[in-house]
Amino acid sequence: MYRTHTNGELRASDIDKEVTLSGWVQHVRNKGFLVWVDLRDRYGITQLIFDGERSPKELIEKASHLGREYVIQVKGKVIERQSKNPNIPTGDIEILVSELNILNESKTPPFTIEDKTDGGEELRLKYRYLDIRRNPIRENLIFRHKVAMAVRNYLSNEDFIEVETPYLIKSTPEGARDFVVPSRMNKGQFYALPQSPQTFKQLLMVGGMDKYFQIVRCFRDEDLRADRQPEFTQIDCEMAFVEQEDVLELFEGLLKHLLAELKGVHIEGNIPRMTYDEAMQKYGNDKPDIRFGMEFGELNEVAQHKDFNVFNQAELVAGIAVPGVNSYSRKDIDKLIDWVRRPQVGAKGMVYVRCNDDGTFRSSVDKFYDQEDLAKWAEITGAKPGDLICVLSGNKNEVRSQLSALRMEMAERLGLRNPEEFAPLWVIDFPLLEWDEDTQRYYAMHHPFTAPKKGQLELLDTKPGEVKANAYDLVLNGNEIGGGSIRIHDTQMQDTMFKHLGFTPEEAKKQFGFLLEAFQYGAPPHAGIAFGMDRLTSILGGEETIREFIAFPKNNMGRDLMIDAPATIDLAQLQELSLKVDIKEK
RNA sequence: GGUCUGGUAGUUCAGUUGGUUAGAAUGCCGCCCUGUCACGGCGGAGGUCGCGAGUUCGAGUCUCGUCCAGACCGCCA
Repeated sequence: MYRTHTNGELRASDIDKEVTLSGWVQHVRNKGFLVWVDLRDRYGITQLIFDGERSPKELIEKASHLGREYVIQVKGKVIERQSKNPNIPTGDIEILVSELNILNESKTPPFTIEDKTDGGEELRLKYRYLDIRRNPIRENLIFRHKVAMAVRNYLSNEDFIEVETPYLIKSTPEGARDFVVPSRMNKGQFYALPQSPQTFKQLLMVGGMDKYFQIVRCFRDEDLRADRQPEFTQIDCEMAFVEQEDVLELFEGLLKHLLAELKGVHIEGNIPRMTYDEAMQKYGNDKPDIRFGMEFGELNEVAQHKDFNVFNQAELVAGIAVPGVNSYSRKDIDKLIDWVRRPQVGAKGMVYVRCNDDGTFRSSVDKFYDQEDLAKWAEITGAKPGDLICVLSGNKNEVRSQLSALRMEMAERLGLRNPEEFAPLWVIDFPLLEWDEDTQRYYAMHHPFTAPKKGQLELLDTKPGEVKANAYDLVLNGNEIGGGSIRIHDTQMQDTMFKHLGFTPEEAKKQFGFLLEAFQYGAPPHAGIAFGMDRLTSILGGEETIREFIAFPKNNMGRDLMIDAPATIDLAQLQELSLKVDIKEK
């Protein structure tokens, strides 16, 4: 038997017990006559003691030469410590060791296995198995397990059935780039890895599975970010015989359940709802962070028709009142203007108004606007004395996205994005279609199976960009954590949609014939939603990067630094797959 | 595809207008230490300054290229 107890288990009540413990050597403290070894496992740390008076000399010698991360087994007696350590649960006791077995030696690890490691990101990914020995990563993985368990419990209690869907499926041109997998038996043909089990879950509804969910890996061959991995996990759900209201209620219940179970946070009442149009107007963003204010004020009416041409020519003039920063010096503001002018933000400039503590205003455009004008600006943006109003102007969509970036930046600087505060929000009534400049056509904003809102079908022919969909996103602290829609369950409607998306009937049949066919056999009305589990877990866990919650993540080039993937394959493998590699040199 | 930041000891970093033998902390090794728990003290080893070319009497430092890493924009139905 390797162990009778874990290293987080023993207490003062266990004193005098003979125990066997196993684990990793965290640290050796050699005081000459006394040698202490911190023995670590998943459960905690227990201090071992080798004592000149009570232990044989050879044992002390052996103990003093243990290296970090050696795997050892010890037998000994639980004794009371002479000086206790209140910082750890096992701090009242130590083990007087009588037998020490080295189960495995270890090279000195390239970084310290401590909460605050000295290891950089790259090293930690390369030696991820060592990183996982650290408390923060281990706790994150355990936290993720708890999220998954809470999801399964909640949905299972609501009669949802977890069904597995295939990973080797068919490529579709819509949406993200597919990862493809060559087929050996079907030469020249490829599977695609699913971006989501979308069509399968709809087919499960046709199959009468009523309430389906799956915690499922999905794949998208797009560039990575701190919160985006090429393979990621979704909590994928679909229900039949439901309306939008049913879905929103059930899944806001899920979020509330998770917040209560995992964070002890209880959300009173319903999660607020906001239309897409309102979100764009007030926050310039379809996933607004509503933990703080700084809502946009549209200033066209009060700022135009003066002599300031920049504003007069703008489609939109909008500002936000940044609380409490009228103390920004000219230099601070110049820096902020540089910040909004960076290509990543892209504003051409910024007008500011200092709201003085005495109620007067001082702006960068005093030449064109008097105190009365500026007072109107303050009223519209909700600025109070002490605030700084930042105003951007230009193309409507650009101003909104720039001002949104500024709003987030200022919230970050002012510490308004408290990770322990949770502000969920439903964003509803998304547009059905989205215009793409590059290809000069409309694309489905959500996906091509999303149903338009009732009575809007006629608009499809005249003003397709204005058609609203029965689509909804669940937003948490400025992050889209889930999204879904009412699906089209009617073949004719689906045909109409494909037509507007520029699919010929032949293309539609080739891509989605199986679904269209299935819809002819009694498809029930259905709807669904999917949550990004990595992101949801990281937000609940209070961290920014989802990598911290993934056991073996990829770096931002999509590489696994530990196993060094992707990699080339043998010529024989290529030939078997009827593939030729042809890399074009620049 | 683009913008920005970085690459110096095992690790995290400092390194001035280009100028002697490239430093610190930590880790590692050795010795000392009877209550440590971020132990302490003394000593030691440890460097292709990412790689390549160029400018120069002289390059960690300047220039160009390249590779790697990170953040962001595009992209992500």
